[in-house]
Amino acid sequence: MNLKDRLTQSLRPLVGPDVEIRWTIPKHKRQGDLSTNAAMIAAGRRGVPPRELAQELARAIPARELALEKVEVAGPGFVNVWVGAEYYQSVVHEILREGPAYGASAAGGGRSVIVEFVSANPTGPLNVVSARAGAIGDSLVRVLRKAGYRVSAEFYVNDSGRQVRRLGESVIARARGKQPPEDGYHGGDVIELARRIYAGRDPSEADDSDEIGRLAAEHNVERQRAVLDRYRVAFDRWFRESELHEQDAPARALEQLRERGAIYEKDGATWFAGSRFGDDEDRVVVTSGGRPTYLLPDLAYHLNKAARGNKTAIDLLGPDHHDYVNRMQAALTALGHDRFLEVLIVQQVHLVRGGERVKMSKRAGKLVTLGELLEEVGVDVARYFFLQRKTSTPLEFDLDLAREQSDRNPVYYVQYAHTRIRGILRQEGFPSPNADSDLSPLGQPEEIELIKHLERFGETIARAADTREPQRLVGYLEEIANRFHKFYTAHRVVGVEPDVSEARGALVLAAGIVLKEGLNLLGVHAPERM
RNA sequence: GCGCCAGUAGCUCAACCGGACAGAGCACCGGCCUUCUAAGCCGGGGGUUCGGGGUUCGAGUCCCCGCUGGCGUACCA
Repeated sequence: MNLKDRLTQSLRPLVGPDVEIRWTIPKHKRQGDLSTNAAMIAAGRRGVPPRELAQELARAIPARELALEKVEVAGPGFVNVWVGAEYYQSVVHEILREGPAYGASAAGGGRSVIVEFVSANPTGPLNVVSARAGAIGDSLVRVLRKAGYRVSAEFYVNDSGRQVRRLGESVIARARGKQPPEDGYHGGDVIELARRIYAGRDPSEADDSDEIGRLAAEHNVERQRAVLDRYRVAFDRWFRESELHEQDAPARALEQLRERGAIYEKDGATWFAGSRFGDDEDRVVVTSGGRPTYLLPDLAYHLNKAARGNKTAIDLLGPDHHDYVNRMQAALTALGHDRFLEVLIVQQVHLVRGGERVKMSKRAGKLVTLGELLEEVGVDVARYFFLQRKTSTPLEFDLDLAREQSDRNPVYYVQYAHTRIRGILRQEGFPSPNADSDLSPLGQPEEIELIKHLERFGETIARAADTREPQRLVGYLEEIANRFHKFYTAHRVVGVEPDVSEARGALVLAAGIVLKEGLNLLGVHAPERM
């Protein structure tokens, strides 16, 4: 049992079973190493003065047994605890014993989660919003896995429908040296697509735009897959919409809605009564022209996810799909799958160069692609920048800053800490630290501060998983790097007394494990040298 | 009009599911390299957390009303 649990255990009888006892690290050192507000919460319910109860709690903590230095009541009724160095030494041992597995937990309880992200249309290259979604989605998957969820990552390929035919029409036009139709795709990539598809083929034959569209879409999927691979974003499955149509799944989804009485006819169209299940208004699911709208295949897809045994589906959607959320939730609710779907809206990305926003136009095909972005700033910088901000807030991506290899660029701050760690461990002539090293020489403030934050790795991951906010790891790692740099500046590892040297070496090793594993959760490399 | 997201230092953002004096980075000023990489460290100035109410022992955080900005509001995907 860890320290927090043992502290909690000692207070439980005094505050009762229904008060949550949380231990936080206070902002100020004079408030101790750990602090709880349990007395204030419990006092309110029991009608006793908070400080009085806090005094009782403080007395109930077996300070000597837990090797605590001090227990104190402060402020309106906080109980503050000062932890002895031996405890922090044991944390370093634990990290060294567990290695890269350190920080893993069972917080997710093995719950099956399917995370769908990027899911860009196969009509062209990936843009910067897809880039952001890719970084966030992939890191979220890694974080969820580390926190004990069973996770599968999925890319939904919209390989059916009118956009594919439009792509086909555009390719055919380009092959014949003409401009694509007004509502077609005007990007330069279509010209190259045409060249490849029509290699050894006569462009003047009357081609089927559906067939050419499918071919072109497959090419695009392969390119998307290749660039995502370079971006270190991996999917367990690329799920094709056409698969659903082959199984008649959209029609069956419609039948299920009909059986629930959620379908009616009006004005020659077929409607889903979403307003009865939480949507703002009812929606057309089959047009008066007899065409199903996208809601049906998408609903079928989500039913498919549920049928595969997933308990939760997390969708990362672009800002243009805002409106879609309510109707999908309503449709799932109608079929008994409320609380199945969680939607994260990945907000817009604005590229900034020379202090001004880079203008992008989808119609003219003038978009900065993921491939170009990686070319310009590299994978580590791109992923790190996208993971700095909350998913739900718009992001300014400063290309000049991203290209800059200087201290202004925050990526290097964290990577540099890891580099310094490897630098120390490369040195010869000092005792090689290991999981059995005697750590009793550790006790300097910079050492303790570092360990204190290393210990928070697991709870940070668990919380990032629970809130679906992988960017929490970024702030955490910057904090670790900061503590390490301070330690590095204040103390030498090599060339001091052997016992101190070995103990500090063990701490450095432990910090390296956490930094590398943390960066790995972000999909960012931890370099040996810079 | 309605919905979603946001409004915190000059700029970009934090603040651990309400906690003790709101913190970092950048920018600006000043220090620290004979020794494990100075892409680092130390110090300095900087704030009515958009405004107004409410709940609470306690609110940047929760609720209500405004204001400002972004996005979305199709028998398109």
